[in-house]
Amino acid sequence: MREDIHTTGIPVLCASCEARHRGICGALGPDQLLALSKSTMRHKADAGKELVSDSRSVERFSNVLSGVVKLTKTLSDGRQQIVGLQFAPDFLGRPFQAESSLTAEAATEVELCSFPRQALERLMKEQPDLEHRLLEQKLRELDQARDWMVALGRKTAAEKIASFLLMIARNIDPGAGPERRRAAFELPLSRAEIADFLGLTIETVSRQITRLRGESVIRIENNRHVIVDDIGRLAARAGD
Amino acid sequence: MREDIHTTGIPVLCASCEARHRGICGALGPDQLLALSKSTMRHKADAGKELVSDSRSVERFSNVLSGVVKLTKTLSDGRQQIVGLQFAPDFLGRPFQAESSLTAEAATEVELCSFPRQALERLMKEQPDLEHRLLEQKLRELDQARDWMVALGRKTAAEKIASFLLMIARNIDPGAGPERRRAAFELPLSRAEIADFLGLTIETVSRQITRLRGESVIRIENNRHVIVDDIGRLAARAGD
DNA sequence: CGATTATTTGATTTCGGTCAAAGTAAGTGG
DNA sequence: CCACTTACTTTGACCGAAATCAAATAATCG
Repeated sequence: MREDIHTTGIPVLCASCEARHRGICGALGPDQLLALSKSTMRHKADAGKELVSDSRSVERFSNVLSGVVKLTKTLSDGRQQIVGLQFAPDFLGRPFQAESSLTAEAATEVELCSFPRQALERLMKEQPDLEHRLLEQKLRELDQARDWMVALGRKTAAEKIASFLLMIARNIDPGAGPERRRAAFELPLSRAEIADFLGLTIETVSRQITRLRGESVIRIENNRHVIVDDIGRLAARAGD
Repeated sequence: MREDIHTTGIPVLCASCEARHRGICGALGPDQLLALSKSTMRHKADAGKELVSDSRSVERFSNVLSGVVKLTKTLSDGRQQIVGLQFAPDFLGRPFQAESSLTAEAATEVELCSFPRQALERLMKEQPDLEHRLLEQKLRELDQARDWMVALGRKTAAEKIASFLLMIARNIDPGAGPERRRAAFELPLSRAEIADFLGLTIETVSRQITRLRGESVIRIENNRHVIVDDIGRLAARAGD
């Protein structure tokens, strides 16, 4: 009984896994999970670890179980742009041949559950719902990418920073309901990385954060810990 | 025999259709094409015609048969950003509920082949390869969106214009093989639209185009017709 | 605790934006 | 066919937001 998702017969590792609830593994039945889990590897990576190299073809895909992964593109002269951030339980990987290359790197300490590309492709054939979930994940990534295109092309530095903090708050703060007044979280990116995400320089990022702090829209402790007392006030500065 | 794509038993409209060769309809057999063609509408739209409204939920999807469609996002104060351009035989539509809204508009005169959302969703269930094609289309759009994020965030105005002309040349100029020396095409966008695509102003777009013309990297006739004598020279200015 | 790295702050420059005007093209109706 | 309107594009002068250059301060780590 594929449709019936219980914990009976499910691999121990999968039992409490986010990817089985909101991620792509939700498409799989106990027997399929069991089959997949045979070629599955769960592992941690430290912040900064390169997960998917630009050049090398990728032979393993992953689910992000915790932490944040950044997807980066680099121009020949070294200019960088972060083109996506992935949070649990996102799927990490580009099935079929990509027409543009990118690097995936752990932005924070990251927990991954990885499996061979072949295993996924085999399962997709026998369980079309898996491909469906993958499509939905990629559609979500596309929506996000387009939202950031607006920020990159048309928002001011101040608006970019506000939008960024808002996005992080919504993704990281556990159980971030649609409308909640307060939020507090650990920034997953350094100032340099935020700059690479927003198409700014480190200095501009720093100045704008200082400005938000000066207007007490946010409070910051230890450089990385951000507290937003009134999300609405932050959202009002995001520009959309 | 689904795999065997002949013209026998195929609806007349589909027989010579690009979407059946490189688009999503390639996943369908004669019987399925016939079924789909019953609820299919082929129609033209003039440049400027709004195809998919921001607010209204979309009840029809389309294949682009000719022309160029632009996907736009607008901030509350009117600032606009074009987040995608679609050429034949791209699929136009966002299956399943979108988490971000956008407007689709004919950039040039456009020919579409549209069908009800329901018809597509029904067919996807009986023919998983259709969903597979859709996934591949959306992955391509995602790759493109990310390429433009790099341009928007990290390229100079001059590089943005060069990248844009290059992208148009590759998509519009019929039979644009990977490496060809010359290219000539009609710009599908006005200066204002190019500005909205590249996150620039009309004036900057105009000045950069003038500059490229001054350095005879491109020639322009009648404001819209562009001739590139040496694509390599243009590519050298794109920055990647 | 010293060394290294990350962040903030300040002074100055610059690229692209804004404002303004002139040049061009494309209709439209007399 | 031509004046006239309207919309689009180019060009110029000037301005300003963010970049660059430079230094100080704070955090992190062995």
